[in-house]
Formats: sequence, C-alpha cells, structure tokens
Amino acid sequence: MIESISLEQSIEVDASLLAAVADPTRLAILRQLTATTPTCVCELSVGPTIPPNLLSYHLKVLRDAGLVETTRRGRRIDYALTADALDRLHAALPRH
Amino acid sequence: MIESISLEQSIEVDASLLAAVADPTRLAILRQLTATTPTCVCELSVGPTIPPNLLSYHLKVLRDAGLVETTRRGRRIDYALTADALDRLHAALPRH
DNA sequence: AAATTGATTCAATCACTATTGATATATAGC
DNA sequence: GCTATATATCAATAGTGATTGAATCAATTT
Repeated sequence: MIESISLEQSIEVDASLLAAVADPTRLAILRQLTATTPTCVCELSVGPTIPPNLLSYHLKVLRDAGLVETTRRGRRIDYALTADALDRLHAALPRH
Repeated sequence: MIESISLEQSIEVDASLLAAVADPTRLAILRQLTATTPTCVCELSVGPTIPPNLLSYHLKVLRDAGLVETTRRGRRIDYALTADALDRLHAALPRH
C-alpha cells in the first residue's frame, strides 16, 4: 500500500483535535476542567460576559472532539474531561 | 490587580500558538522538521500536490508563531524548528 | 399545570483563514 | 546581463468557524 506522499490519516485527526483547543474560550474551559472537574456549565467562567448559547457551542465542539463528557445533575449538566483527553492532545504534538 | 473573570493574556497567546499547528499541512511540516531538521522547503513533502506559494504561506504562519526559523543556503532556504518550539507547544496544553 | 431555571439547538451574519493565480525577489549558472 | 531556479509576497476568492438572536427542551419549583 503506497502512502508515501499523502497526508496520513492521523495527521488530519490530530490537527482537528488540536483545532478543538486552539481557541481562547475552549482552552480556558479545558484548563478550568483540568483544575476542578466535573464542573457544571453555570460555574464555568471563561470570560467577562459570554452568552450561554455561545458557551454551549464551544462545549459542543469539545464534546464532538471527545475531549469532554457530560452527566446531568438535576437541571445542571456537569462537564468533565474524558479520561484520555490530555494524553490524546499531547500525543498529537511532536515530541523530541 | 483584579483579573478574575477575564481571559488571561497567556490564554490568548497559547491558543494562537496551538492554532498555528492545528492544520494538517502545518502539523505535517512540524513533524517532518522534528524528524529531520533543517530541511529546505523544496524537500518538504506534505501532500500530493501542494503549490509552492501555499507552502510558503503555511511556513510563514509557523514563522510568525516563532515555531520555525530559516537560514539561506544558496538559493535554498532551510527551515528548522526553533529551540523552544516543542516545549512551548506542550506548555500551552494543560497537564494533569 | 404554569412558571422558572439551566442548557441546547437553529438560522443568519460576521470574521477569519486557506487557497488560488499572478507578480516579485534573490541566488546561481551560462 | 540574461535565464533559470527557489522562494516569497500580493490581491482576490472561497471556505470555514465564531458570534448573535430567537426558539426549544428538560428538570424543578410553586
């Protein structure tokens, strides 16, 4: 199977994983969840005045990337990092 | 100095650093430079048929992010990772 | 069961980034 | 000096992602 010149599958996957965190709002969310997890959406403070629907959008991007997962608690929804989130992110970057 | 709710400076900086590598072409370049550095532009193979000016554009994004640096060798221009490129990238991600 | 709270979804717009095509610059060889 | 090679820059377009505003859904409270 000749694969020499084309972009490998893992590159596309890794690049889109990195894209999921290459945004100030989402990186802030990720850091906050790394520090204290799980955290309900209402307690995430990632900026002066980020509207709830925009926060929802960014959380969805992180969910779709498999970096966070949710559990409902009453009317709250708690967000937590997935088990392999940080490993997968670091693995996407080259290491010397 | 009250800083509680706003996005910290480092978040914006780190997010844009990650954005520089959150692209399949640039991630491929970065990996190739990690493996064999320095490498002249003409020897970078990051896709089936990437036009030279597009490659130039992506290299400029990496240069502007301070991730790569150049040295001229005849009519060639060699690209190499900067000394702290990989450290800065990993530092931008949270670690458990 | 109506009202409230916490969060998501949808459609539309705005903003940014990647790509293309053409032109320019620098070095080397003839 | 002219031509060819290697790379970069510029302007325009296309494509993608973030933001906004309105509407919806689910769980709780009264």
